[in-house]
Amino acid sequence: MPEKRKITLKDIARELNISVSTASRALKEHPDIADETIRIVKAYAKEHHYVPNVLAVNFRKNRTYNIGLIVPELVHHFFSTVISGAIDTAKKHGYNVLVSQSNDILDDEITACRTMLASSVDGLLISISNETFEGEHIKEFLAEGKPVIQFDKITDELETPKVTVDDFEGAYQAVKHLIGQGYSKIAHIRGRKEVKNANERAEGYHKALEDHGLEYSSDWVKVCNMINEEEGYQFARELMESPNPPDAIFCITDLVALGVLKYLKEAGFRVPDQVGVMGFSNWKLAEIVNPTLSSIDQHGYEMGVNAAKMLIHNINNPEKREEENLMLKTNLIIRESSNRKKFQN
Amino acid sequence: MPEKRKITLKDIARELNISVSTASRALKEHPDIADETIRIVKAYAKEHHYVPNVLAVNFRKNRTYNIGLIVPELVHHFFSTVISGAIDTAKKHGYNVLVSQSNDILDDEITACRTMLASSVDGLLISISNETFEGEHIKEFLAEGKPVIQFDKITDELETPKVTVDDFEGAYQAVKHLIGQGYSKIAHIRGRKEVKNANERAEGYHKALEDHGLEYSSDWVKVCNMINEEEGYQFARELMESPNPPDAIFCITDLVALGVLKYLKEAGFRVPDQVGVMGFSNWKLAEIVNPTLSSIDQHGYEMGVNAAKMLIHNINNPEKREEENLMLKTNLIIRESSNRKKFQN
DNA sequence: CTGTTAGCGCTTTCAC
DNA sequence: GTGAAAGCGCTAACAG
Repeated sequence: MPEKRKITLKDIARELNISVSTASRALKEHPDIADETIRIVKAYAKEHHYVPNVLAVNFRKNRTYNIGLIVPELVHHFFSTVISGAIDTAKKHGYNVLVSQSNDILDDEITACRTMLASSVDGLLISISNETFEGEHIKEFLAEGKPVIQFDKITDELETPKVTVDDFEGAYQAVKHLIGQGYSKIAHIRGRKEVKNANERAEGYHKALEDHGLEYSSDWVKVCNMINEEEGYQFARELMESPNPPDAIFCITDLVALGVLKYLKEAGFRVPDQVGVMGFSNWKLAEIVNPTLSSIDQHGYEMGVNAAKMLIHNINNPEKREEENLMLKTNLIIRESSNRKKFQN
Repeated sequence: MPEKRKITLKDIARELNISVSTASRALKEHPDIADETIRIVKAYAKEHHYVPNVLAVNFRKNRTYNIGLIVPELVHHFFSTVISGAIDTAKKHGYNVLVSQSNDILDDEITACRTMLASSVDGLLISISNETFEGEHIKEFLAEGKPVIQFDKITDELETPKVTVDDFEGAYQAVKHLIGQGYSKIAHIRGRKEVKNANERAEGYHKALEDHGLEYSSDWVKVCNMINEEEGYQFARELMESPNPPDAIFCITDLVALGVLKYLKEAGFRVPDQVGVMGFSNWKLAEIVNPTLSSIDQHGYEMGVNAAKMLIHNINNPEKREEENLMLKTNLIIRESSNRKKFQN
């Protein structure tokens, strides 16, 4: 393995009997420099595999071309989709992405932010943890003039552009669809009240019931804490064993719906005939379960793409930064679990 | 938002009437420096929120405390598990992780490597694409003295430590289990012949048949190209419609097994009574499908942890680098799809 | 114990 | 067109 010492501008300058500054400018095709000089320098650089020392350039320019990306969980279909979109986009613009996860723990998120700030990313993409409200650690970025974009799980406490999915509308469409399928006693297993998405979805649910003049009962709304399969199972049992059981359950997320389906199957309820089930997020699992699960697609990849685009725009244009929020449309995916009337939508 | 200009060592030195080097050393509690000086400097630094300029430090030390991580696919349960382990470990050691994906396309992998090399990561963790054989782009890291660790999908063309799972043994155990369940005509839907893992698994399959004196037929071995659900479906059909159909199918991965299950269900075969099915990788979906899928757990998180540990060790100890490979044990997970005798193992 | 000095590799005025 | 020189912020060898 030939330990090739890297050559520097100085080496080029010395060998070619020019100054370092001329060499530097020649490589950038600076208009001042004679074409001939440019040619010669470039040729020499190429021949000797000159590669600028990025560390030096970054230092000089006070830029790293790295952006930070923090999500609650990495092993998560939706978030990995977002990350994928963000990385692909960043790459296209010459940026690398530093990825970290908070595990939905505030302290971990703070640590992750600090490390990223310390390692001098040029900007930050973040989907906050369930425990984040003030977000002082995120304000540190803004204080240093580094742009931040929030996505998916956001807080209005922070004045940054946000990329979200239209949770309200998604939930509304989901419930409207259930109503269209003839369900009339629709329950909702929702997320924590401190979490914005959860509230939006709950409101969409409400509005849909209201607009269609359907019965609403607070007994039919269950609040998840962990948002996992077990909770779905438990709440489904509570709902179905109650004196006034619902005939459809709209879940905050597919994982919860999975638990619901499991309970319904065990308890002998027929899905979708007796009980309709809707998830949210359209994970891979929705296609795999039996019966397949109707859900709302959140276009994670596009979310990643758009968030990264906005961030990079704001990094590159400190003067006219994009301040607008972006709300992506959702997509209703009808599968077996809610398709009682058996026709394709 | 107070635009706080960052203070530098120079500022501290000037204000405290000491030299920059003294300030620098005091902050590091250099033994040469008087306790009193250290106290004063630290106090001042703290009061004025001194933060060292990482870009300058990196430049000086020629280190970034960033490591690169390249996988074929990000939206992939196994790989995201590995990434999660690697990131958590890196964080613990003060490193950040730059993540990128190759989409199993050689050119993308080369680009990803180049960008990472250019952005001066201190080392690289990589699981190569299906199209990578020589890996010249990876050798560029080694040529610059930057350590590389390969994991999961590896090639022996590159002289780097490797962290893998014992594919041979995993496959052997899987097939042995099938045999123990009374299956005797066991087919294998395998991966490409150029891919090492695929070969290891195929050999484990062979060896298990051989050791138990079971019939082997090349008709029972199908070679996947895309390794997806559709191929599983198609090959299952081919196998079951052939003159001498198998009574069990061992699949290169859970996704393929999913297609197999789907075909078997449609064609009316009872699983596991008539036909046993084994996957590999133990994705989330294995617990979700119906019947649940027996599989081999590859301990992705541990793989990430170990690979990151090795890399960081090798970055920090250029003199005595770890050269050994690490092969993690797999775990047989028995679920419904192969559990014909209905007892727990 | 502390200061002086040199320098990492590059960019960018400012001269000529 | 080109060069000289300064400096980004920090570290470390050397000197005292």
